Order: sequence, then C-alpha cells, then structure tokens
Amino acid sequence: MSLLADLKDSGARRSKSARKLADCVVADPEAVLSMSTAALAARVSVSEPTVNRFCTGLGLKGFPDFKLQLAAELARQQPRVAQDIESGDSTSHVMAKIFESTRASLDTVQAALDDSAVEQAAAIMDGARSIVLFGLGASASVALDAQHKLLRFGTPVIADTDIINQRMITANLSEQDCLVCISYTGRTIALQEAAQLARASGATVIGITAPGSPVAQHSDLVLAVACGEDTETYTPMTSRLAQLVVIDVLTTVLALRKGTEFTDHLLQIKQALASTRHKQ
Amino acid sequence: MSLLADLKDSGARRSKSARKLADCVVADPEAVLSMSTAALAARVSVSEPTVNRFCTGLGLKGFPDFKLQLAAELARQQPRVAQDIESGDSTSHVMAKIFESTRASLDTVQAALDDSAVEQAAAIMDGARSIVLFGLGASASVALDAQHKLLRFGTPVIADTDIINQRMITANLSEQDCLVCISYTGRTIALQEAAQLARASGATVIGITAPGSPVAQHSDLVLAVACGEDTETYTPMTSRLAQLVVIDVLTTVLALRKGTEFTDHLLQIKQALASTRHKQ
DNA sequence: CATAATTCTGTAATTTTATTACATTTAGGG
DNA sequence: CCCTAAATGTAATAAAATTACAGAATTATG
Repeated sequence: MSLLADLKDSGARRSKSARKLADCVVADPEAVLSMSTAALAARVSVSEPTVNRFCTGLGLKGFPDFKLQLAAELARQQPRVAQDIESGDSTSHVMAKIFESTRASLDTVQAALDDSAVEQAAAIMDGARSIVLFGLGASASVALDAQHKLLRFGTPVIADTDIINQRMITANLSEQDCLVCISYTGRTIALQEAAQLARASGATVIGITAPGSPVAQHSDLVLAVACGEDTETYTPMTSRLAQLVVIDVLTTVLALRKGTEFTDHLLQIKQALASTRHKQ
Repeated sequence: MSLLADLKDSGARRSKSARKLADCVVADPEAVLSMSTAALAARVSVSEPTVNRFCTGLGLKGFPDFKLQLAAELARQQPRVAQDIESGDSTSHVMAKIFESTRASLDTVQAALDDSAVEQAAAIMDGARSIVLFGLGASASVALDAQHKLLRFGTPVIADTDIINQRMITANLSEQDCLVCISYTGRTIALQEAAQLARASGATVIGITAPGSPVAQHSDLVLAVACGEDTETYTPMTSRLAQLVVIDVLTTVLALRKGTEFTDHLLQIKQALASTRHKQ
C-alpha cells in the first residue's frame, strides 16, 4: 500500500504524536527528505525516539528506510512533463519526448476524470436500447474505436463520422437511446447541433469533451477530457489518446456491470473472427 | 541529469575506486539502497571515506543523499505493471488500474521500438508520391487516425478499411507509393494479401505489426509493436494505443524532416477548419 | 470514580553510521 | 627518475539513529 496515502488516511488509529508526524510529512514530504530524526522531532515537538517508533510502526526498518520509501514514492507520483520537440532533436530524442509527453497527458486525464461521472455514463449505456457515437476529425477515429469495443456487448452500436448521416441518425433517436459525442475542443458546430437535436428528441447525451464547452452544455453528462491545447507545432496530438483511455475505462466499467452475460458474447465473437486469421 | 546513466557512462573520467563503485551500483542498485558506507566499501574493497568522496564528487551531499537520489530514480524507471481487473473492483479502482496498465504498455512499446526503423520509415514516407494506410478491426481506427495526421503534410493520403476497396487501391500502386499495413496480431489474412500484392506491384510496404508475423514477412520495413496478447477478459485493449503512439512518433519525425515547407500547410489547414468551430 | 493495565512518550545511554583531518600511496608529466 | 598532484587509506570525530528504561498519559474495568 502506498505510504503517503496511508499517512493521509485520517481514519487510521494513531497516537497523538504519530498524528502530528503524519500531518507534517503529508504537508511537505519533500522537506522531510532532507531532515534528520532530530530535525523532524524538533519540527513537531516530539522526541527523537518517537520519530523512530513512528517509522517502525509503519512496518519499516527505521527513519532512513522511511526516507528512502518516501523518496521513491514522490518520484513515482511526480507528474511527467510534456516536452516540446525542437527541430534539432535526434530521432531517439524525439521518441523519448513523445513517450514522455504521452505519459504526461495520461496523468492529466487521470486527474481530471471523475469516478461518479464514469459510473453514471456506464449506467446510462447499460440501460440504453442503442448507443450512437459521433466524432469528427481526430475524434472520428475515436468514435470508431469505441464502436469496435462496444460491439462486444450485444447492444446495437452505430458510429458515424459523416455529418449528413449523423443528422439522419439523430432524427431517429428516442428516449431509450444514448448518444455519445466525442470532441476534444467541444466547439465543433456540427456536433453541438447533433447533441442539441438528440436531446430534443429525448435521447440521453453523453459528452466526452472539454467541460464548459458548447458540446458539454448540450450534454446530459460530461466526461471531462481536459488537457491543454496542442499549441506547439511538433507536439504529438495527445487529445485522442486521452479520449481513448476514457473509452477504455467506460467499456471496462460497462463490462463489469454486464457481468457474465457478456462473457458468452465474447466467445461468439472470437469464433466469428477465427477464420479471418492465420492459424499461427 | 540521470544518476544511473551517469554512472553507466564509461567515457566519464573516473579514478580506479570510483569506477569500482560505479560498476557496483550499476550492477545492483537495489542492493546498494540497504547498505551503509561501510558495507558498500567492504563490497568493493575500498575505504569508507572513498565511498563518501564518490558521492560528494557526484555533486551530492553525501552517502545518504546518494541513496535517496538512487531510490527516486529507481522508482521512476521501474516499469509499470499491467494489473488485471477483477469483477469486485470499484470504479475508481478500475480507473486506476486501466491508467496504470496503459502506462505499462507504453513502457513495453517504447522498449521495443527501434530508432533506425522509425527513421527509415519516415524517409520512405517522405519520398513517397502517395501514402496508403490499411487496417481492419481495432486497427481500422488507427489507420484513420494516421490519415488524419498525415493529411497535414500535403502528400496524398488514403486510408481505407474496406477489403474490397483495399484490393482496388492496391492494384493501382506503383514503385513510388508507400503502403502502411497496421495490424496488431499481423495474422489478418486480408491484410497480408494486400501487403503481398502491393509489393508485387513495386510499392514499398511498411508494417506496423508484430515482428515475425505473416504481415511482417510481407513488409519491406517493420515497426515492431509487440505487447502481450490481451488475454484477460477485462484487460483494456492496449494494442491500439501502442499503435497510435507509433503513429505519433512517425508523423513527428516526418514533420521534422519536412521542416519549414510544412509549417505553411499547417496555417492553411487551420484557416480551413476555423469556420467549423464556435469562436469561443 | 478510582485504580489497574496498557500504551505512549521522553531522557539518557549506546551503537551505528557518516564525515573530517591528516598521512601515505599512486599515477602522470617533465 | 624525480616532482607534483591527485587519489586512497587510517584514525579520529562528529552526527545520526536506535535501544533501554523510567515516567506520564490514556484506556479499560471493577
């Protein structure tokens, strides 16, 4: 279990000094790394052995070990930084930066994504008669990907990336249907109109988009995917990765809701695909 | 600068004992974390002060500080582990696991992706008269995404996910064209045939696929995307994320090759898109 | 409400660990 | 081959962490 999370846990049974120590560490973990037992003891007005007992009480070998664990944990949770790519960079350099920036955007999305919104979205999709997915531009491929994943659940799924088709599909929606609008900026006019129309016809609209955007405003439920704009010329487009992970989360939570009924579907699908593949 | 990379650097000017110490740390960094100066000194047969001087020589405060830095670095580079999702998991738990697994698959892809292959692929695409992208199933959305990104370069790009269309397109390829085949397993028969036909007509085939697979065997150049099969029921499909990052890398390297000529294109594209969006 | 039992905390002593000071050796340059 | 400078080791010192024990606080129980 994670050290800092453990210390933050206010429910844990802890003595008065242990509490003081935990609070101090949580308040400024970095600072603790450069302290000795004596320094930390003085900081929270306890004796040195108390600091040591605090560490051993946590299941560690002692104060130095505690600092080591803390350093490791801080390093681990330290958010990655998106790195701008410059024209002089070597290929391996570029690769490293792209991977790092991708990780950074994962961090951002993870921080912004709300559990309960995901849960609600899964509930809506679980109850829906059919699921429709719209996306344009970079989000078009995300919509198709989502369709591919949702096909495994048995519920009818339509993904379309043609605004004329989208209009036609929207016109046929009813209260039992669910429309998922995918847009990074949330400012695509065609998509916002689709959301508006769908809602007018009673369908539930889920937006995978920037919170507060026009598309978000016309959605019943928003899954916030907010990373910074892709301003730099050479920045990889992290937006669709973010959206895809959200799709992953959504479909997995949905799969768990569906439970066993869905495992059978999977088997059928695997058999249907078998003949399209080389044996080995 | 990174500590371990620094120590690995055999070019660095270093005294005999410093070299011994560096080697020992590089050989088993974890072990060093639980050693005292005395223990480490004994291990490499040097005196305790030498160990200390080694640390200060690295610009650190002393041996404890060295251990702290080392612990932090090990934590940072320790590969993430894909975590299986179980039916009892809470939504927030599921989310955390998916993000962690996604990071893990990024690690895998990064380790497997070869610089020089990327460079060659970029060179081929840079010189191509037109670029054609094929993918089926989960890789279909990846092909479309790649198309979306490559459209920024001015070179004609076709992405198709229909096997009949793919046949027709393949028939028209010539020596100056480049076909990119995207397949996670590399065992999709239709795609392997497309690669075969394209090569017969003289086009250069780049495979973004599993090394050694049928599709790879019919490719002129392979960008290896090998992560383990998605066996577990609830495992998110990390394959397409891996492929997408490879696309990111490829297009970015391509952008750098194209240099300034391509910045103008970007401006034109931005203007073309402006009217499809809400102002704010 | 008192008192016993237990847990927590601090003082002081001890041990371990890291660092400094200085002497010696070793390696490189003329 | 000698001189210089850097590198290493020995011994001493300082710092830090841990242990042992005793007193205080808290909790449970009659």
